[in-house]
Amino acid sequence: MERIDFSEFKHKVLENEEIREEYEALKPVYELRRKLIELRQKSGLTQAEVAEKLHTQKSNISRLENINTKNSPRISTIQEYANAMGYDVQIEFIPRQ
Amino acid sequence: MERIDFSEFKHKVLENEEIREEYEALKPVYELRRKLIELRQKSGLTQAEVAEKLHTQKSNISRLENINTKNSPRISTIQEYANAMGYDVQIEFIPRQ
DNA sequence: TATTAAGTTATCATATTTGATAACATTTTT
DNA sequence: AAAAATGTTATCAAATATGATAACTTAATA
Repeated sequence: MERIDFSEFKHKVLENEEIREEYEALKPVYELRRKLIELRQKSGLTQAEVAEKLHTQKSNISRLENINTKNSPRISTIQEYANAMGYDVQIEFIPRQ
Repeated sequence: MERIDFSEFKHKVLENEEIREEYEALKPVYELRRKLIELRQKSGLTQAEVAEKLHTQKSNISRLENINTKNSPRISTIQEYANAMGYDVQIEFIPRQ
């Protein structure tokens, strides 16, 4: 009995986690995350190569690309990252619906 | 005469180049600055009102709106500011020319 | 012109990001 | 499968942003 109950519980918890993660993935932070990574990959550079251009470490680039809800980089950091790949940053304000 | 003229010319050109480069570097910052202020003014709010919505002080809103090269806010700060006026933030990457 | 509202600037404590290093994990290549 | 390349995570010091307060300047209005 207990085993079944627990497995059901576990199942539901995992399900909820998945849903939560999906929900999280919709947040604007993750949109930026995807864009950052896409930018670098399209330019055919590794994190280490971008790091070198910016005179920093690959671990820092990884951290930047893995933004989440808990941390938020400076705009200047995003700009430098973009510049390293020949891009400029433009910030738009979109009315919420 | 020519030497003098040329050296003056050269001097001015270099000066202009420097100024232009500075301007170019500053451009995105001031563009954002304009957008931030425009956003608030169009929504008809004072700095104090925005501050209240964000549970902070008007002086901090002023500081945010007066970004310059020396300081760069977090993305999350921009987002909160935009949200207070019913907007979302979208970040675009534009190829430089 | 005097008063009030709105915006700016400076300061300091606190919070967060960033740089650097190292160890680890994952993916790709040989 | 082993080696090499690439990416991730944790940590700590240093740099920078943010919150709060106060004094000031500028603009609006009675």
